[in-house]
Amino acid sequence: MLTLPGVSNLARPIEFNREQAVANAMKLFWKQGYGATSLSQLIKVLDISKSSFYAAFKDKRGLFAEALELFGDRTRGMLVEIKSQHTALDTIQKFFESTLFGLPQYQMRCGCMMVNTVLELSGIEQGLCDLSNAKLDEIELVFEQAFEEDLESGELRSQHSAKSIAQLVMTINQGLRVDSRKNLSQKEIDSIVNTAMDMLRIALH
Amino acid sequence: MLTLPGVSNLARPIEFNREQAVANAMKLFWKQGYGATSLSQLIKVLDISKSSFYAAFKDKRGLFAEALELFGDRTRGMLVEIKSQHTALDTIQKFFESTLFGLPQYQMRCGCMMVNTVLELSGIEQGLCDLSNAKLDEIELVFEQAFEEDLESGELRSQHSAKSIAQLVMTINQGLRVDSRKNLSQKEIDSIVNTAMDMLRIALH
DNA sequence: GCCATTAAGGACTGATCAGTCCAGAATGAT
DNA sequence: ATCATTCTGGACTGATCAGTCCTTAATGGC
Repeated sequence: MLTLPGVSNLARPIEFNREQAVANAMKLFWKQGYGATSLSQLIKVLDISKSSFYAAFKDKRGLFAEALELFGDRTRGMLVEIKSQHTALDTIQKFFESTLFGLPQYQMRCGCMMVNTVLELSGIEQGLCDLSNAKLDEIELVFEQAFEEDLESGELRSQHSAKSIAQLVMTINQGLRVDSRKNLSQKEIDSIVNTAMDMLRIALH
Repeated sequence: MLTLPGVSNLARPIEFNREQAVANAMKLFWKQGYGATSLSQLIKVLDISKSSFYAAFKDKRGLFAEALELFGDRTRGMLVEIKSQHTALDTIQKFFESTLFGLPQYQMRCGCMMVNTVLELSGIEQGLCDLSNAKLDEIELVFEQAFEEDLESGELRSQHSAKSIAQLVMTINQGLRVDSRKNLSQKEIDSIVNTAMDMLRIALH
């Protein structure tokens, strides 16, 4: 009978919590990026040994990919949850507010891990970039569905397609992630969000 | 009599073209970022020796700072030139188009060096980030002046201040720089620019 | 107690990094 | 021809990097 890793009934059990480890790695990668995060920092934060690290995640790139997936899934989950309770435009606003202001202080100015990754690694590590792009597309799709519904119900009107509007919202979203890493005060960022939402509301009736 | 560097009248003259060297470094840093660009790549592109490099620029950080200034100044120059011939909204559109599409192929998907720098180095190399922020503020100020003029002349109307509108435009601008490093086709990016300009035109009468 | 499995820790490799330093060649005004 | 200056190229340092490997200890069902 084959013994799968971690499933054997005759061995020292795996001690560290894989999910927690990936979540901790995510926070570090999110703040510092791929290149600026060293293995020694990682094994310190994950609180496992170098050997266990390579056994569990193959290599640094593998862990980054998992962390990126987790970040994308969490972000998308948050967005879907908000969308289930609000109109398209309110969903956007709530999403902006909760991702920009509703975070613990220490990860308030980290932007978006996927956006950060695209900028850091495009042309350098295409695989991780493609993964980021795919995750960003998942987010965009939720926006598109929200607008699709509100355009059909007549809640919103526009000469542009739901997809076009969603693409613009994603662009504004990405711009806000840059803002969040700039020297702006929270008040200024909030003001930009408000201006953007005003424009969208006017432009979409 | 003091002999200033490069001014001495009794020595082998400085051979390499400093301006050209900084311009070449700028292109490399623009594409690859700070961390991913090594000294050996730099001296290859600048076509000078390691010794001359350190004599001329002090260190990698010094050259990056100069390259960043050059990028910011060129970008601002381009924007000011456009603004002298167009209304605020047309200035925005022309600026987007020329910076996104009016470049040689090899630097078409590099985004904006200042935006890239803010995302890569915030929290890691604050000095270079502050420089990027300052340069971005210079761009934003030109936008603000353009809107200020058009709001005063009645060409545009809005309940928002010129500064607020300029901040939003900067946010959209930053978002577009991210788009330009994503897997989007030129056509898609063009479509986003058009949607954004439509929204702005509607929202500003 | 036995033993398969997984853990930890550290030594180690080979590469690359930024930056220093020096010796020797080129330059050109005097 | 002299000589201050600037050039080049390469040797060198010391650090850090990701990743491999090996020994030893811990675990727990049998």
